[in-house]
Amino acid sequence: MKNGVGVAINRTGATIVDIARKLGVSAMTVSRALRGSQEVSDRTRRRVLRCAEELGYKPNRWARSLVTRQTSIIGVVVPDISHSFFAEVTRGLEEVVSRAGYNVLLCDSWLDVEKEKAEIEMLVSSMVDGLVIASEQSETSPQVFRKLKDSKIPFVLIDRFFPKQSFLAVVVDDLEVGRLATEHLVELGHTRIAHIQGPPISPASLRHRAYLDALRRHQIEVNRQWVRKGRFDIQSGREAMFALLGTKPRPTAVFAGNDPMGIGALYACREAGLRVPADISVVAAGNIEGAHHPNPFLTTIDWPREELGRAAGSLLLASIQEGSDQATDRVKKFAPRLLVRQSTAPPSA
Amino acid sequence: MKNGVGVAINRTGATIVDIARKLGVSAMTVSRALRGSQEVSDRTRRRVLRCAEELGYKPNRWARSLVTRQTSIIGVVVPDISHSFFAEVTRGLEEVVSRAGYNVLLCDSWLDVEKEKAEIEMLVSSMVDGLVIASEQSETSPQVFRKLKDSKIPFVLIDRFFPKQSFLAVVVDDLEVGRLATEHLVELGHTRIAHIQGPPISPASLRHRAYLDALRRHQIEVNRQWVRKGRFDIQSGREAMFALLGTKPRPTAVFAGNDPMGIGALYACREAGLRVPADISVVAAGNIEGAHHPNPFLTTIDWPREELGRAAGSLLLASIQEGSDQATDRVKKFAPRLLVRQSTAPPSA
DNA sequence: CTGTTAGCGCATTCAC
DNA sequence: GTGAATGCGCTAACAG
Repeated sequence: MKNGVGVAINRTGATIVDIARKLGVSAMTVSRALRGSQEVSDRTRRRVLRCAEELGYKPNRWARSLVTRQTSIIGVVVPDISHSFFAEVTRGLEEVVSRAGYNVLLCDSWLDVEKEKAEIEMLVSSMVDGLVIASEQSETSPQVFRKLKDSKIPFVLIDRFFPKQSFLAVVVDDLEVGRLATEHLVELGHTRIAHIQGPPISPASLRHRAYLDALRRHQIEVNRQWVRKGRFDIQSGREAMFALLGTKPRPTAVFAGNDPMGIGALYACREAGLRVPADISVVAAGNIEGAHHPNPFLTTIDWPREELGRAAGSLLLASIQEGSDQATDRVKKFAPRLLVRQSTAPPSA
Repeated sequence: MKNGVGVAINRTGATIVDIARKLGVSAMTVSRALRGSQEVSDRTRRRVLRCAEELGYKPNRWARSLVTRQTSIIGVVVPDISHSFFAEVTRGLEEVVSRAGYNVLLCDSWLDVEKEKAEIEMLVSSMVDGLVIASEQSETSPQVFRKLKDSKIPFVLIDRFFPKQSFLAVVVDDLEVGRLATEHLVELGHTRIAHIQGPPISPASLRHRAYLDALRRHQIEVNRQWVRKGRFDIQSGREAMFALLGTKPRPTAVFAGNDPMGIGALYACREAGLRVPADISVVAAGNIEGAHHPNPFLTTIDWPREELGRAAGSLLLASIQEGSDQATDRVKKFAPRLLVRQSTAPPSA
């Protein structure tokens, strides 16, 4: 009963109409003033702002979205937010887009391509202004993204490269990752070098390809038995390592496609009674934060993560501002670096 | 020109009106059919569903929100999504709420209480259906949440306890955390036990209190010099440890309030030329995934994280369904457990 | 500089 | 079972 000007009760909050009535102006004027339009006199604007303050007015962003067709929301889809890589990327992304007035609607696909598709659809029909996706779709299945591109909603792929497609993307130079890891082992003097390969997404494939290239470049035997497939998790790394330990001759060094698989490999070695790096060397990739990091501390390849997220945010914002057509197709690639720790050494024999 | 029934061009997508016109029924009937209302004949419903499919109709959730006053969005505020604890909690949370048809709007406060306040306000004015918050507000400053409670928007606090308040919350039993850590050192035979305390949020305070309680219970000297304050990060843990190493006599064991500070403490020991655990023992809390985990591998206290997130989600959903008034004030508390690894041992002397 | 008209897409309320 | 009228809160387009 404080304000006797007829502000309706039982309302969620004050609206521009409430302010307009109280001030005896039109709703349109209030709307303009609130958005800082130049078409309003300073005096009116001040009155409006003051009244809004008093009434505790908060704009209803969804009502606004309904007419402007913009939501100020960025949809983000990751396979696993609890994986430190995606968590850090998301943080960098959130930093950049929130600074620009956008919010992040986060979806975790749990590595499930179908769930991922559903989430992308949901985000599109939620009219997000842009999308950032780390996809689990096989690199040979760019259909989802071709369709998405048709929808004209700007989107940026993270850590994924689709051959022959021109999507906006922010990636790590995975050929360099594979090269660094493999050549590190070569330089230590290894010649029996195995590889635990990841699932059919570009980081795994490119690292594998670089592994093969590096061996060939150094005229080292490529033994098919020494390439095993994993799923980028600890368990599959462990299994792959056991398989590798069963080959004859046995490799003296292993390049695991990512850190979890590298950790799994270390576990397998320990269980098999082998010392790392005395008996066998292991290098991985990702420099993930791993509580399960066993001893020895894993030699790995590192690359920036928050920085990668920020780059994705910037690229997306640029694409949104340019308008959906302009958006020059671009891929931003980050360089990895080798982190030599304790799981690699020259071959013993 | 495929459909000659006058579907407007230049539209974002088909609307219920489009479907209605095409079928010669009212928009209302379409709306009902789409939502599976029982008040529509089977035949009509089928026709509507089929037509919606053909037109690629997607409901506009914001238009719906405008009238239902529900958004199907859960706002989440964390101090640092790249911290594995919050990342894992968020994952568990997302799992539960997404299954119930909600989406997560994620905000990272970067440990900044002002940014946090702004984000909460933003989420409230975005009419989220509920909030989950891991706050950096000092435990003596529950004002933000008292206000939030007045707003009748259901919210759940994570990993934070505000004395004398009755907010919904999901927490770790931090007194038990402190007890486990301290008694582990006591049982190893230590009597000169130091503590590196965290910032003024409940996990830090409760662990500190439990540390004091445990010492008193075992009639061990409480030396004020042996309690130092940190900020829950590596750097402050390192500094605090240096300070502790400068005291005389020097403690033989340290309980670091969380893992980053514990890791910082290990760094300090190494830099000071001390061996852990031979010269000094370190126990921490959190079992974080830490790439920077130095050797020796940190003995710490562990607790469930995704599970904690799921509990927060369930609690929030229940609160949303009960209606804002009913919401019984409840706190769900999880038990921690000790993980003995390599950074603790009996005192050498 | 300000106001009027119209409508974004949907659901509530009440008729029939 | 179905429909018409009405409004959620806001802004675009145009008129003054």
